[in-house]
This record gives sequence, structure tokens and C-alpha cells, in this order.
Amino acid sequence: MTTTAPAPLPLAAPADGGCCAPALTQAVEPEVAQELARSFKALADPARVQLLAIVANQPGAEACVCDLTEPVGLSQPTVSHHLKILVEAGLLEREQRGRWAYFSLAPGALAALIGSLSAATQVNA
Amino acid sequence: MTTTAPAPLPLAAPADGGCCAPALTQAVEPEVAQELARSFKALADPARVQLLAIVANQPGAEACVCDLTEPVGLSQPTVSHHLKILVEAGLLEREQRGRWAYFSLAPGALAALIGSLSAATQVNA
DNA sequence: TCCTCACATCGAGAACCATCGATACGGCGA
DNA sequence: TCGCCGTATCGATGGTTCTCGATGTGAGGA
Repeated sequence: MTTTAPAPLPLAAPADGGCCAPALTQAVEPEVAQELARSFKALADPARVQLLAIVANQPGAEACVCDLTEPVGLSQPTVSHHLKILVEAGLLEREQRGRWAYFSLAPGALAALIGSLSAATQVNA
Repeated sequence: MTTTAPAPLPLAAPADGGCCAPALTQAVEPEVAQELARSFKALADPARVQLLAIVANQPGAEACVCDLTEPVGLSQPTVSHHLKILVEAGLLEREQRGRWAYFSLAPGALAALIGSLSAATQVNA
């Protein structure tokens, strides 16, 4: 499970810092940051953004690999590789139907990711 | 400007595809996808997510480099490097005050990014 | 004026990632 | 059963990025 729940985001205790401000030692748990970064890494490639958008805009919001190879202009193994990354990030879902593999948006995954990001960067002055 | 406006997201004309579905040739302009990926790449590192969260949670929502080096556990040049990437992505703003450099969240940048992502992946069946 | 401090830049080394051709796997029709 | 077709996996390669120590730069204070 890559897209973890938003979580309470526990703030670490502030320490009397150094030069200019007290500065809290941590704002988010390193694990949370790593999890967020892992999800964003899945979106950090133009091809994967395109794949996600194409799948979302397909009638029925699903597509098989043969529909995706041509639009992104990449070879079939490369597209398969990107799709695997998106599935592992929890952003896409894969369904084998006959000899075709259909990919669809994982419902709520993007919303959860956005929620976690918003929670982590919410200003509490 | 890295975080471009959400844009109308023009859908390309569908072409009679191959095996399973008609398949539109493109769902987002390659430029838009590249721009989105560029922004997400800035968030695709745990250190940068932590930096963003720490800055956001500082009193006044701003911090200088010396406040950030220790919490993320990286050397000062590395932190400076990450901060530069975040600034270039439009997520942070830098203000030189005396001999300290203060970093703060760029207002609206994250919201714009989320908006673009949502627009690109919105299902229009 | 000189020294100190905060930060940025440089150069190098290691790790990671995107991409491809070749190939393996599994379902389906003949 | 055999061959075909759609996908996934493998191995290699070139480019990117993360990280550090060393060094440069510019502002403040003595």
C-alpha cells in the first residue's frame, strides 16, 4: 500500500534552535515524507502523467496497453513499465480480461494523495 | 514559471484505434504533461517534502537554511540544493534578509498544481 | 579594514531511472 | 494441438539526480 491514509501528522516537539528561529525539529514523520515522495515520484514523468490522463479520459475510464503505446510515443515494454509503476503507486488498477490488460484509475487514490500533501503543508502559525 | 495555469486541457481528436477501443490519441498536451511532471519531480524526494512541511509549520511560515539543515539530516550544500529546486518549481519563495535567506511557501502554488492534476485526470466518460 | 558567519556554487562519485531490443508467458482462434 | 497475439520480464545502456567536501560570495560586526 503506497498511498497511505492521511494520518494525523504528528508534529515533533520544537527545540531551541540555532541562529534565527526556534525551529521545530520535524514537521512530518520521515516515513510520511518518504511515502509522499514515493507517490509523487510516480507522477514525476511526463509519460506517466499522459498515461494517467489518457486512461481517465477514455470512455469507461479504462484502457489496455495497445491503446496507450501510440499516444505516448514509447515502445510497448516501456509503456508496460510505466503502467506497472503507476499500479504499484496505487494510482492505477489493473484488470486482466481475456488476453488484454485493462487499466483504470484507482478511485480515491489521487484524492488521498492530495489530502496528505495538503495536511503536511498546512500552515499552523 | 513552472506551475502554469490549469489551462483548458484541449482534448485531441480520437482516432480509430487498433485492438480494443477507439482510443483518443492524446488526453493532455505533451507540454502540459511535461510541466506537471516537472512540478511533481520537485516533490519526488523525501527531503524536499520534509523541507516544505517544515517551512509551512514554522511560526510565520518561513525559515532560513540553518533551521532546515538539522531536521532533514543533510549537509548544508545539499539542503541549499533542494531549496533551489523547490524555488525553481515555484513552490517556495526566497527572500534575502540581512545575511540570512528566508524561505516561505509560495501562496497558491500547491493549489494550482493540484488543480492542474485534477483537471488532467478528470473523467469525462 | 579585516574577520566571521550564512549561504550558494563547483566538481566528483555513487546511485537511480528511463528506454530499448530480445525474449518469455499465457490466452484465444484455427 | 499449434500458431498468433497481447503483455510482462530481462539485460544493457545512457542520462539524470542525490550527496558530499571544498571553495566562492556577500553582508555585518569588531
